[in-house]
Amino acid sequence: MFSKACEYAIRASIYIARQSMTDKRASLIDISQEIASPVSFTSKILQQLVKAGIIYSIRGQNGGFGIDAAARSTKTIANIVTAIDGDAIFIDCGLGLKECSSTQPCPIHQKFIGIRNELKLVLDSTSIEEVASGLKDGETYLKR
Amino acid sequence: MFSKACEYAIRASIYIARQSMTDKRASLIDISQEIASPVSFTSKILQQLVKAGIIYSIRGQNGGFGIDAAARSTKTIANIVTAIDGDAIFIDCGLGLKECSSTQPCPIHQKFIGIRNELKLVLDSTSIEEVASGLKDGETYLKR
DNA sequence: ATCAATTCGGACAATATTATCCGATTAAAT
DNA sequence: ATTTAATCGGATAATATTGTCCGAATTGAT
Ligand code: SF4
Ligand code: SF4
Repeated sequence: MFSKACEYAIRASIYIARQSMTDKRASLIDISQEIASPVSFTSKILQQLVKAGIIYSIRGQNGGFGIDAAARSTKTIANIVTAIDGDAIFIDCGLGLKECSSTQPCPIHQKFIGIRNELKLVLDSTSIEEVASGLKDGETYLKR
Repeated sequence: MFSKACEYAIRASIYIARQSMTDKRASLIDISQEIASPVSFTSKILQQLVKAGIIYSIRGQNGGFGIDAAARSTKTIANIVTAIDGDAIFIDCGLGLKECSSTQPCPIHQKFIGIRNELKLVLDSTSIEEVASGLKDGETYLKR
């Protein structure tokens, strides 16, 4: 459904949020350890998230990554997905047919659009904080 | 959502079905022309569909591909997806988190499982024939 | 029997995605 | 100032996906 990069981005964001909630900063090493992802690749992805304004980074000693309280509650899983994978999954026809023409749609168009919209709705309405605080003692859930 | 190969497979199956419904056989050249896909790549995909028992092929002059009436009505879009992409999309957690544990699920588990199940339901309950016959004069819908 | 039209199968090539490496930069601690 | 711990950014490599090529096999038509 999502790219590997996007999955790492989601997992990393959740871990970083959990750390930030207790004012701890997350280092790249910690993050890739906790979410079971390749270190250098994760680095690139975190940079993208920083550029997208979803997380922040601080360089130098005692640096690391964090998500401030505002971003935790306003940024959603959908924001992460869009930042990494773009919005194709929210827009493209799943069947790979020609772009949706609502004037003469294919037979399963209504069902399909329904699923796509529901997916968007769920990801749009799920803040990073919501997922992070719901995962009580479950860091292991962030691994594969 | 699906791989390119899978999208071609779906489009090709629909076109072949439409041809078979009027007892015409579809050649590789015709198919890739009609669904706007690379010829040789499409060839590989059609071979997979043949092996999966979704379409049949006949070699030699006046050969080509077809889908018999039984397969048209019993084989579903889900069958095509599974044949080409496997069933990861029906099974894996979309967030890329650890495999779903219903004992201690993540906060959005219920919503997510709902979407996944609905997707499976739709694709499972949509026969190739249903889509093919719904696309009346819309071959162009099979292109990109 | 030969030819032409077709699928099949294997090897190969191009591209995209995933992943690694390393020097540059930044900032705190000593 | 120097050292140390960290992110940043660019080049490179490995792998997966997508796409091409071509000869072999099959079948119908001449
Ligand atoms: S009409 Fe059918 S093929 Fe087109 S976007 Fe909608 S579901 Fe996809
Ligand atoms: S519990 Fe959450 S993370 Fe796990 S499979 Fe369900 S939706 Fe995905």
